[in-house]
Amino acid sequence: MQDRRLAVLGAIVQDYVSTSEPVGSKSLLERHQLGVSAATIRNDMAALEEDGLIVAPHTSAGRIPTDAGYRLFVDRLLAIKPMSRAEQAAIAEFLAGAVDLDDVVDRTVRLLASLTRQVAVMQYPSLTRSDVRHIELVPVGETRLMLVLITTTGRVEQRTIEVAREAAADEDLVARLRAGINATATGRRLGEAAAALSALPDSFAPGERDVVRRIIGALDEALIEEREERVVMAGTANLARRPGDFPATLEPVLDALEQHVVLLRLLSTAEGGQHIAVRIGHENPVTGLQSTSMVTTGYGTGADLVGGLGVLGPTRMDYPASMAAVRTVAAYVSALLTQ
Amino acid sequence: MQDRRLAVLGAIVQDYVSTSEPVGSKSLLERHQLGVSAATIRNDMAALEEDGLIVAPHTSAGRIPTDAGYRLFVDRLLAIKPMSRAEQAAIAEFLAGAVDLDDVVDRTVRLLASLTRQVAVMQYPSLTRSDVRHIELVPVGETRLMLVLITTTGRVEQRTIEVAREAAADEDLVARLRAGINATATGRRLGEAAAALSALPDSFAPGERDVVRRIIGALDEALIEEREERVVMAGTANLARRPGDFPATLEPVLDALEQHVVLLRLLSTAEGGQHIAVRIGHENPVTGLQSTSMVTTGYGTGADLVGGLGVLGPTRMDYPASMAAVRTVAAYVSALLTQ
DNA sequence: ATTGGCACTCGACACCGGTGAGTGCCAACA
DNA sequence: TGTTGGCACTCACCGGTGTCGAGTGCCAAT
Repeated sequence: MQDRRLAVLGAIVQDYVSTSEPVGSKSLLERHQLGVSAATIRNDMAALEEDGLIVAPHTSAGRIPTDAGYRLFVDRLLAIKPMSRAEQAAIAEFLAGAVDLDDVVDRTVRLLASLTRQVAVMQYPSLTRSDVRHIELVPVGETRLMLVLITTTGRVEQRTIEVAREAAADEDLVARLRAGINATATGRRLGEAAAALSALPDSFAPGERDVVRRIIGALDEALIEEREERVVMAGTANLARRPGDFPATLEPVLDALEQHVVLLRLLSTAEGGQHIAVRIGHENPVTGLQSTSMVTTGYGTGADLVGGLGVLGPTRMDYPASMAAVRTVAAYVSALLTQ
Repeated sequence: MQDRRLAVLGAIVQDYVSTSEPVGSKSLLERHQLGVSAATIRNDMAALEEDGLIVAPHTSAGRIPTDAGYRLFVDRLLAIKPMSRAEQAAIAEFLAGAVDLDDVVDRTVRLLASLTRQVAVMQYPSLTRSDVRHIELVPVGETRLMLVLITTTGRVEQRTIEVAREAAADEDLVARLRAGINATATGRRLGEAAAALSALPDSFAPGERDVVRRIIGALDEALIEEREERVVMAGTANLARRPGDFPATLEPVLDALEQHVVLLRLLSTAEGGQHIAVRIGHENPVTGLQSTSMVTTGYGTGADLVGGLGVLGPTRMDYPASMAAVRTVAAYVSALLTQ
């Protein structure tokens, strides 16, 4: 009995996702083999409405799922359909063509957007959770040093530092500094590297310490500053594809998507290995996104998660398909970055 | 006489831009001092319609400008209103806070979007039109060299190259290569640098030439490849602000905006120093953007143009204001990059 | 607990007539 | 020849009305 009610909810979600029309007892009967009559279904629907899982947009219309209805659907009766061999092969092939990290990220979001026909977002590998591969120090111009930071995930960050004329020209000092920094930082997690480097100035001659401190300071910024977290997006046109998807205007949605900080917060809470997080409608803390759902997960190198990726669409989305796509793509991206 | 017709066209454009409603002879009379009667205006409007400058969306409605009408308006009777001191100061201050090139670009588009309440786009300083400031060569891992290219506009591009184990470990070779490359390339336009570098392998020992050639090849790619042109955008939410602005759906517009290659082509034709290019509706070669207008111009360092920037909005946009904002912002960005 | 039946609700759609903004045309005038 | 007032006409918009039908809730029977 309770089982059948769940089945009815599932059928409603399915039909509503595919037709975008409120679904009534009769059409439900036609499209599914539920083995009972329309009246019974009506009773079940009344009960589901009582429980706040579905609502009728107006008196003489069918029902549509509420956020809570989708939530129950996702939690209790959703089986992520694995993607076909052919799809997996296509994904792998497309991603394998990437030439550098920028390209990986770019291809990933475009791929995810076209697979799900929704908005795809991906966080760049987080600096704070990457390891230092190499740090380079290059004099540019007469009074500037350029700091180039390369992580094991392939990210490259650079920063220019104003220094005294003598310091930039002092090749020996720069070389010693470069060697010192790399000896200390290479192979470490960026946060640790920043901490370890704070002791470095002491190993230099008193007259040099000032310059060294400034450079370490700039490096600290690059190593730990939140500002450098980046997010990339594709498929915003998909938001406008079905006009009825969003109440009146999609301005608030586009607005929220432009606030990269907000997106990052949403992505960074999408942690936990294989786990795929689903945030449905009002479960979303961001005002402009409360008519949307997000399906996100983490990706990383080996066992370490270094960032999040996912898709965003109307609450009426195909959750099983979205979750499958997100999971599969995340797995391939992780594999690619691990190499 | 012909003068008055132009004045009538101007008044129609102005009213339509501010009210978004077709404008009729009577309301025109109320809002402007044209010094003639409604009947006269009607005659003029009939003539303007004859000339294809305005159309009536339906029989008993006012007229709205056609693309050709806007074009005439922009060409013949538009005076770009200079921005106020206060606005200029605000622009300068906001841009001056940028810490690096990424930040400059980011701030510029956000500023332009909020000034004009439209979509702002900006091309990164074009690699092919920048000068080489420095090229660095860094061994990373055991079989890879990382190439870092720094331009006078502040762009930093990097690329990793797989090389033979011996080459990556041969510090002396790498150092000579670095010196050779910089001696040849520094200070030159990137295109010239690529050409000049092609002779470099000859100055190395025969056994080394192979590695050198590979590295020069990768550098060539970085120096001249179109792929590396980038474009940044902000304010897409502004497209959805006034629902009537776009026919039915703005999907094609968002779609076109995601095709960065397309945008780049549009921006790169926006050349000619102080000149501000306006592309109105169907003048636009891109299908999805034929219900929009673009106002673009170039920016650069000193006399050299290195990229384009501009805004995009509905054909019914405030051209004088947009052009003023684009011109002013471009000037400040150029000044900033020239330092 | 399930089912068939039935009365009821109410949005969607079509139709209708009044209203008014706006037009085109014309005859008169400077 | 260009300008003006007048006038008849058009037609989108708006509110009201009526019909249709999908969908519901309830009830009595099984």
